[in-house]
Amino acid sequence: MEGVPLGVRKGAWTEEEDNLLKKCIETNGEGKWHQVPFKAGLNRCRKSCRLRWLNYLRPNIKRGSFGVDEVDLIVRLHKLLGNRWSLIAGRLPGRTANDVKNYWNTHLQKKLIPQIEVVKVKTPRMMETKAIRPRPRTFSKNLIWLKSKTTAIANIETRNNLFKQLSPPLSPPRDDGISWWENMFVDLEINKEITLSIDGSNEEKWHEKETQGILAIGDSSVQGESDWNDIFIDKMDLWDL
DNA sequence: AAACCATTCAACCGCCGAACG
DNA sequence: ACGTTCGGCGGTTGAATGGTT
Repeated sequence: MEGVPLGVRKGAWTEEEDNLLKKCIETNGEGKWHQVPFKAGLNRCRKSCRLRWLNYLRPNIKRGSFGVDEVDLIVRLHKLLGNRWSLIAGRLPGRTANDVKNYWNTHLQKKLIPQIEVVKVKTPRMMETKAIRPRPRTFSKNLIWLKSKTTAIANIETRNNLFKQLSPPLSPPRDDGISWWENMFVDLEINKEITLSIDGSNEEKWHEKETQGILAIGDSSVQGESDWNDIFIDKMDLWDL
């Protein structure tokens, strides 16, 4: 267990504490959280300081209720990623992981879980939703496509050829911000088909590969103000090597 | 007006992986 | 190789607030 120094203040932050923390980070920048309480003259633990800054004091934090498009995005991303709140929040400018998590727990979970239950009763196994659970944060050095460039390129070429055979040309992306995601889900299904037809691997294997491939990239940009555009551009670049 | 209940959300806790000595 | 420290994450808690009886 990580030791929290005795006598450290807990609970709600006062305006004075907020000002001290803000000043400290404005002068010293983010990071080095273990030094922040000392530098700011705060009787708080590093985690408390970090959390207060990230969830409340940081500039450009959007407060207030979530918009329809934001909610839509949360639902879609949650379907894809599961409870990866920091990743989901990275797609919502000005929203924090804590905000998204709270919103999900208070507003969406109640609404969506009953629907999911109904769907489960009605539909067979093939319709089940599987959230991709990435092994987060870093690339694995053992990833095949990092180990062997030639193998990866060969696989991609095979995929591209099969892709042409299997699928009609995709309709051009619309700019409404939603269909973009719909297309992505479609792509995942197509990729799944292709992968299965290439090596005959089972569903679990596919999820494992897809998860490591896509989401290791996603997680690599989580720190700070992550930009998900980069993630998916990276992903596309990968397949277009 | 008061008591009770439900909801919201800021903050804490424990765990994990990376970095470093 | 191992132990320690740090940053970061998701799950959970509980105080504050709002609504209902």
